[in-house]
Amino acid sequence: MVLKKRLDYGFNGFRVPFVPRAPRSARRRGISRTVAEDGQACAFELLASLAGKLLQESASSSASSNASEGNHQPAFDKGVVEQERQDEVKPLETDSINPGSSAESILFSEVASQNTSQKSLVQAEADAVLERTSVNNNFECLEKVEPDLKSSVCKLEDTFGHYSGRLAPAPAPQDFRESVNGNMKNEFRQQEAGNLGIGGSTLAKNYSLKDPLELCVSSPALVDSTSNVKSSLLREAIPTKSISRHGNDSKLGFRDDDENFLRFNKLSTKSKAFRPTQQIAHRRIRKLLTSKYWKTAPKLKDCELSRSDMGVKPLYHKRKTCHSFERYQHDSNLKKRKLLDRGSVVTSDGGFSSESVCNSPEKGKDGCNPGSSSELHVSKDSHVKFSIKSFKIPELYIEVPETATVGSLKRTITESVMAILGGGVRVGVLFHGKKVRDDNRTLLQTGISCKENLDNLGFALEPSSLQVSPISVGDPSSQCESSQATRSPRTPVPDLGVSNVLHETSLLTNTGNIVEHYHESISSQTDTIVDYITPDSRAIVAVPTRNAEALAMVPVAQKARRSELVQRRTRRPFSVSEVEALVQAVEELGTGRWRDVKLRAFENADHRTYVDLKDKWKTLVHTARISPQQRRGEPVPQELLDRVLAAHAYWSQHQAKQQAGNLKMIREASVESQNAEAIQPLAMIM
DNA sequence: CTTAGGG
DNA sequence: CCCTAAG
Repeated sequence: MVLKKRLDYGFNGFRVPFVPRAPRSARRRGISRTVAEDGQACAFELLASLAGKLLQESASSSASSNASEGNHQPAFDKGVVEQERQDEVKPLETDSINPGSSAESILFSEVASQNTSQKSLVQAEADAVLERTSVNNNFECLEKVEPDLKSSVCKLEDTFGHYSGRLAPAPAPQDFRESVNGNMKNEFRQQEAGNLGIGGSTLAKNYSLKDPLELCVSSPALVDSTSNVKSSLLREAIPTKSISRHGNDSKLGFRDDDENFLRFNKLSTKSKAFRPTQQIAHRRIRKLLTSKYWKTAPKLKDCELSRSDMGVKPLYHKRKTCHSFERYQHDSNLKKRKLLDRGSVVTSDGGFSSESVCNSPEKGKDGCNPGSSSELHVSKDSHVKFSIKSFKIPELYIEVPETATVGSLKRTITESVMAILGGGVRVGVLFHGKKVRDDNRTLLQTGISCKENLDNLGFALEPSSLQVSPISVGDPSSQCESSQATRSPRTPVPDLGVSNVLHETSLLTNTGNIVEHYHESISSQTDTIVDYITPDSRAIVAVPTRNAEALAMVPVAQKARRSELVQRRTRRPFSVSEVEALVQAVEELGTGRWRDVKLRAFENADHRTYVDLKDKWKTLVHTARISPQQRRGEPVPQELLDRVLAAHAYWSQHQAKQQAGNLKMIREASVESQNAEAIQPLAMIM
């Protein structure tokens, strides 16, 4: 797996230069922006990879540690990079100059590591570091930057452990952690060496950066064309200071633990060209995000960090900065979504391709044969024996602003993975590059005989279709060991490519929980195999095969059960302070400028949209009008309610009179108001 | 995207 | 809070 940084075309984005926002009317909207086309990327690649690695690791023997030092392929696989480039479809628009239009994305690509053959069950247990995998190269880099990265890994461990359990006994958490840590060390060392090494390879050069982060996230291909930005990028990569969120007078730095992530999902300034679709996509995505299926993901609290980092920045700047990534991501999702909407199947370029694996350095060693590492054992009793070293995992795209903290990045990744896992994963069987759909066929019938070269046999993790009715998804909470209490349904996960999932018709029709799916996929398809997947040959060998079928467009009946995926956002009653801020803002801005109100008083409260504010105002007015006995929830000070009434009355008239505001009106409002004081602010702004 | 309103 | 029509 590779953690690379994908920059937008022209890479001009992250650091959105501060551009004072012009009056709305003058604001130019719909500026086309460049959008990385990750629509084709399959987010589940990572997932699969992780799981695969896990499985693989669990089977790897002591060779594990050795392998990590010697055979481990460089994190930055050329092949992967190349493929990556291919994935990057042309931007829909060319506006690389548009500030803030780009965002960085970190993507994971699987680089199958195929070491070994000697497996010691015992060691396997200990080494079952699913993470070594996905996390290894990627996280280790981060680790260098942020030691506590491990915590994230641990979460992953748990999750994976859980999953690994499906194929084979999952190592005890302890073991996981230990081996994870151990591997991290080794691998990092190794990788670092490799990166800094003289290796005349472009890769080596490109990655011989000092900053680990940069090291990890830069993609050679991209770096070349954006070398000029590199330095700045580096600088920005790690926020240096943290300013109080309350820096701005009237702004409230509401906490937003549950929906911090929203920051990364929410879209704000989007290309006009995408507007319609985006909205839809966003909505859908949000629905997905709010889906209860993601509840198991851990909470994220990075918002505060990023928020504080931007605290000093001008209002608009901040806003833009905060959302550039979101938009970016959204755009990506949009694309993915678009394809789906079109009734197409979107799959990672390498979704079922063996290329990424083939291109891996190790591949070269093994002869670049995807299945070279898989072992086929023909037993006397005509059993097909083989080991699966890893699953092909859909790519997972993650985008975070440069200003995001490493911690937030970690959390993002963690959450993404967790969520994906929580969403359910299934295993698909590919034979000769073709997906074997008929679960009832015997291996023999399918052609998977003991005589067959298992190189032709491949497995791929398939996301449990989110489009499927909830019932078929199973309860994620049971999948993940998320100890998190109630977590916000708004996780970015889906955004990370869930929509990118390869929707297979058959998947959509399947029912039953993940576990069942799992069994169906494996058991029924290869009941013989099942017997051998366990104990000593738990490892899953990545035998990715180009699956034309998978890449083909397949109609998706996703619209159907969509509604069932929708879940309301978590309710977040307004606190008195929030109400006060709202009232204050409305008094000054009126009731028809919610966006401004939001910006003015809730800039940092990402979970409060202007619509929310508008709605709140609506209820406040109502509340103010009803008797105190009828009011519910946290009592709002009468004083505030009076102001609400006054402001409401005032602005109602003001609006009606069309800019006719004057002293006379103020007086009128004053009269209407039961509380003359409430008019003060109004008068001030007149 | 924002507003404005109904649900 | 959600959803949408409108702008």
